[in-house]
Amino acid sequence: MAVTLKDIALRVGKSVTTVSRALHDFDDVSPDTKAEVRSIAEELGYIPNIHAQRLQSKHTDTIGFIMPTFGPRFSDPFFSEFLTGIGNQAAKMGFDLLVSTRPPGTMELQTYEKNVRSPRVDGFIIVRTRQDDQRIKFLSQMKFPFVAFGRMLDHNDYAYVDEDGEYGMGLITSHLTDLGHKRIAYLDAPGHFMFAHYRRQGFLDGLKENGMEINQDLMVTGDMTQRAGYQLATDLLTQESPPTAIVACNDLMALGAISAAQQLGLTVGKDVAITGFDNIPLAEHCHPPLTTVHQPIYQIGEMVCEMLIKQIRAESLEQEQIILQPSLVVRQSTLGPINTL
Amino acid sequence: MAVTLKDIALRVGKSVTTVSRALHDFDDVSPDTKAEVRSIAEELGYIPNIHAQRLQSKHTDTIGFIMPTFGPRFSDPFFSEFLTGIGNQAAKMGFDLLVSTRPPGTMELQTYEKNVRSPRVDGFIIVRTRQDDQRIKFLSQMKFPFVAFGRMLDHNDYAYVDEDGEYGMGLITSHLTDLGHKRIAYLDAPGHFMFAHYRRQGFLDGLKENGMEINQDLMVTGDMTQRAGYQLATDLLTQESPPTAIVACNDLMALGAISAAQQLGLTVGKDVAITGFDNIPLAEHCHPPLTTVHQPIYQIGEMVCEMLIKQIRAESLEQEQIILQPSLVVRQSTLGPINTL
DNA sequence: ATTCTAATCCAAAACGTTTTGGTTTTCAAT
DNA sequence: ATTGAAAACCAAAACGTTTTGGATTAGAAT
Repeated sequence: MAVTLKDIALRVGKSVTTVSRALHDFDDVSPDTKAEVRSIAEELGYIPNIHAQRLQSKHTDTIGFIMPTFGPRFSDPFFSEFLTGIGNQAAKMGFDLLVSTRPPGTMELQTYEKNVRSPRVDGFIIVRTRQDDQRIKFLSQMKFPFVAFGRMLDHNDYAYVDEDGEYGMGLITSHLTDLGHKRIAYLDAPGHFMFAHYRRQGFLDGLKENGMEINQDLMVTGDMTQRAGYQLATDLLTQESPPTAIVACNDLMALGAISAAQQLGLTVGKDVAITGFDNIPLAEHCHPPLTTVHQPIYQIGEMVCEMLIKQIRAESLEQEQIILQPSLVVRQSTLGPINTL
Repeated sequence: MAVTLKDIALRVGKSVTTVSRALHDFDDVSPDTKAEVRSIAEELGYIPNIHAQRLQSKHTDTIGFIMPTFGPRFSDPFFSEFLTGIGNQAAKMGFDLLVSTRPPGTMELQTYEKNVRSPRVDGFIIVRTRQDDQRIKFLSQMKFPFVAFGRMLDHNDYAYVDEDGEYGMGLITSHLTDLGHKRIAYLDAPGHFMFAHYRRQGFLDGLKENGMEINQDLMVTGDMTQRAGYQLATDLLTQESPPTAIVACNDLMALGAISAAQQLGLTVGKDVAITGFDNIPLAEHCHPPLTTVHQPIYQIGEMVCEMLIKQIRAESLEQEQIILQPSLVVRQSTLGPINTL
């Protein structure tokens, strides 16, 4: 069926060794032979058998990405953009990308283990770090290469890229207090997500710095979906003394909150200010456009992938740990009346 | 390093052959030996070397999915949901999923070729079929297994799942004409996408059936993003005699159109009706909620994946070609005034 | 003529598995 | 005692590549 080194060797009248070395441009093969081998390889349409190569060479030139998915109806713009970043960078550097989808938990960890031991991939990209992150613990302990998007509190001797969520949420808080908001609600994500931890911290610190009290009744938690944002915001806005601003810890929940406010007849930006975090593409073209904090998700995907591949190739990384300063994007969801066109 | 069959064989005092056959439950190994081999394999933490297996067995137990991405800032809820469907089903059936990201074009086709010839995967899932689809032509010609989400016009002797876009768009058109709309605009996707073809056809036929003229000025084309929907709808709604309804061929453009209408001070559902197609999760929780056509994207991902794996395993498919009837989801973007709470 | 060096080349081993084509052993039937 | 069949086992080949550790040849230097 497929063309092998042997076929080429037969045609050229040289050994398999020589053919292999010719194709790899070793210098103990004469220029003439190299040329001939290459032309015949081309002619026969030779493509190396990747499993033979991998069996021999002990590495897979593949990186693994296990997407933590929740429920079947899983849809998060974050992931398609991040995946595109990883995928393009991997291709650029000659690596394959093996993707699995697993809800966080035991099965997820087993998948890591199987892929490490097989060995199916050379390294992993980990996303949305968690408190007491089993994935990171496992891979660290196995000394298996990985790069994470996200820090951890206790255990930080690994390569990562992260955004400074504390700082970003500080920008949001200052922006809102500058506008005079006193009652600010917060749509939190489940506590075990590190990103939620930092963002929440930034919010709380921001309030304190601006001399405001923290009102526990206005701190609520959802599962990061638009649906959750809608639900939580509805509850908040229908209580007797509703907040004048709602800070969501991600854009999706913020979009849900916008719908909820509008459903209640409120004008977002005037009657209530709403902010997000991430700056997903949807944030710009919703109505009103969403004030949020920009995270370069695609670039982070590229960076993380590049760092991982360099680590696999045992090249030194200039920077093992990168924290990006996000920037505030002010749009109409926190400005004056918008129906003035 | 890693535990091999040889290690187990040494421990058990049997040959590598016997160990291999014991682990595969062949019946020419005694029950006692099987038990012993298994317990020692367990004890040593044996995991087969996947490359040796694949080199030997000639199949990869991996399916390929090459995501057609546009630009870096690529974000489409369709893909995260579809990918989750494929990923979960593949895992359930013991297959790996190799994902690449490529903008449609030459590089994309080369990626297919390389993966076929390496051979890196056992089959492909193809998504968003196109007129004169090079991917399908190539794989058909190579007799390489694949299943597509989408039909083609000319060449239809392959396995696919598709939604009946014509029918779905017919539902939309009837719904709008029932509501009395006379000037209906259409936000089309680029003509080479088959799904765009069927949906457009459904729209045009629907108009005709309801005795309406087709106004070419109201047919405009965008790149399926929210941004495009926003732009196109703004243009449409600011012309001297604007449409009373805008039909978008996908939800993302519809969401953009909603923003555009609202930016212009219009109340969507009252001043202008807007519809989408896909029923992405965002459609339910935007404001106003979007009238659209439901496509079970996650399930289609699962189905397509299962069909592909069955095809690879040379099991017979009950149905090689499946066309799903979508259903209309009427929400407030095509109803009366909504700010009435 | 001999030795040395550099330029080419290659047989065989190795990677870890599965499969092929057996062999050996045991025991019942003749 | 001999035959046959069934049960249990295994050496070697095969998959296609890379690497190891040389071998061969030609030409230059002695």
